[in-house]
Amino acid sequence: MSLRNALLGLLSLKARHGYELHAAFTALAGGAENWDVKPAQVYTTLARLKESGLVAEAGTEQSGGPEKRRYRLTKRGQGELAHWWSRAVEPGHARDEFFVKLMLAVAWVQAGPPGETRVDPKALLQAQRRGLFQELHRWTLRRDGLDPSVSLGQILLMEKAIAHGEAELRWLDRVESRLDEVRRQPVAVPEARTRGRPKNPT
Amino acid sequence: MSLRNALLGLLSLKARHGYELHAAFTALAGGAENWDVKPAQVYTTLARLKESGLVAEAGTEQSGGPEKRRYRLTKRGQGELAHWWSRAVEPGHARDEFFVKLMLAVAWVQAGPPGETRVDPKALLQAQRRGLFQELHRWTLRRDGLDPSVSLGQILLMEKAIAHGEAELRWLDRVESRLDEVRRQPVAVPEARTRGRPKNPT
DNA sequence: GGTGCCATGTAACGCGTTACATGATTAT
DNA sequence: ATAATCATGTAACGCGTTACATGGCACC
Repeated sequence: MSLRNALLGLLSLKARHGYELHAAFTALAGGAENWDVKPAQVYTTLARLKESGLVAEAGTEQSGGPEKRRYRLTKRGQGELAHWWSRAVEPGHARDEFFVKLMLAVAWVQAGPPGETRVDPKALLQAQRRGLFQELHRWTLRRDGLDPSVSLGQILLMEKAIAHGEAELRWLDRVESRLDEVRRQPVAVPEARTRGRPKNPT
Repeated sequence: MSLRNALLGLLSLKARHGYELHAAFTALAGGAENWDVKPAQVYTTLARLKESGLVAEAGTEQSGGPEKRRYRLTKRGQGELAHWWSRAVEPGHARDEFFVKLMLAVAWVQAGPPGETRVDPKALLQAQRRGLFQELHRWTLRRDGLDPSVSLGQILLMEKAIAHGEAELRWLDRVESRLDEVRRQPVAVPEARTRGRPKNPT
C-alpha cells in the first residue's frame, strides 16, 4: 500500500527515471532484507502515479540505449506526499502464518479425525524455534562483521531483525508452556452457529 | 499467500460452507487483531480452490434463506495440505513502512532541497514511540483483564503483541542513539550510477 | 564472443479490498 | 418496525509477482 508514497518521497529529493528509482528504493528500504521490489512494479506504479497526475515526465534523455524518461513531482504529488508525512504509519497487519498453523494443529489434536496425517503442535514449535535460532545466529554474525563505513540503514536493519527475533524466540518459549497447561485442561474449539435445524436453544 | 492453506486445514477437520469457514478462520487467526479476512475473499478463494480441484462441493442444504454449499477436501486437496504441513513457514517479509519513512527523512535532511516542508527524523521517531507506547499499554491492560476461560489463541496473541512491541520500543531507542552518532558524522546517500554522459570515471 | 549491467516496458495472473446486491430469520 | 445476524455471491480495482521482450554498452 505504499511503494507509491516512497516513490513520491524519492522524487521529491530530485527527478529520476525508473531504473534509478528502483535502485534508490532498494538501497533505502533494505532490499531483500526488508522490502524487495521488482523493477516491473516500479514502472507500473510510476504509470499509475502519472495517470493520477501525481508525477509528470520531465523530459527524456537518450544516450545510447532506450529512452530515459525522467519523472518529477507535480503540485498534487507534493500535496499527497505532505499528507503522507503528516500521517502516522498505521500499525501493520502481522499476518503471522506460523500462528495460524499452530492454532490449526492444536485444533486438529482436539477435534481431528483419526487420519494418519498427524500434526504435532510441539514438533511444529520446535522446528520453528530451531529455524529462528539459526537465523538469529546468522544475523548476529553479520551485524558484528559489518564494516563501520556501511550505511546506517544496514546496521539498523540488522539490529531490528535481532531484536524481534529474540522477542519471537522468547514468545515461542511462552507458547510451549501455555501449551503444556492446556494439555492438562483442554479448551473448546470455536465454531459458528448455523441457522437451519437448531440443535440446542440456549 | 496462504488463506488457501488455512481453508484447506479447516476443511480437513470437517466439511463446511463459506460462512462457517469465515467465522472459523476469524476465530482461529485472531481476526482484526492479527489477520482480518473479509467474507468476499473466502468465497473467491473457495471458488479458486474448487477450480483447481482441491475442494469439491459436498451437497447443498436449504433451510430458509439461500443455499448453503458445503465443501469438502478432495484427494488432491489432502495432498496439498500435507505438503503445507511439511514445509516450514518462510520468514516473512517485514515490509516496515516506518523504516522506509525514517530513511527517507534522513536522506531528506542530508540532501533535501530547501523547501518549507521539513521532515525531522527525530520528530518522526518520537511520534512513533509515543504511539507504540500507548498501544503497548492498551495491550497490557487487555492481557491482564482477560477472562481465564478465553481461548488459548487470544492469550498468545496478546503476549506476542506485547513481546514484539517491547522489542520495537527498545529498537527505537537504539535508532535514536545511532541517529545522534550520524549527526556528528554524516554518511553518503546511496545512488545508482547512470550510463549516459558519464561524469566521473572511476 | 559471452556475461552482466543499464534501461525500458507489457501481459497475465494471484491475492486482497471495497462496494454492491439479495434475501431470510431472530431478537429488541 | 428495524436492526443484527445468517448466508451467498459478483464486479471492479489496487498491489505485487513472474515471465517475456528488446537492445546497447562495457569488460574480460
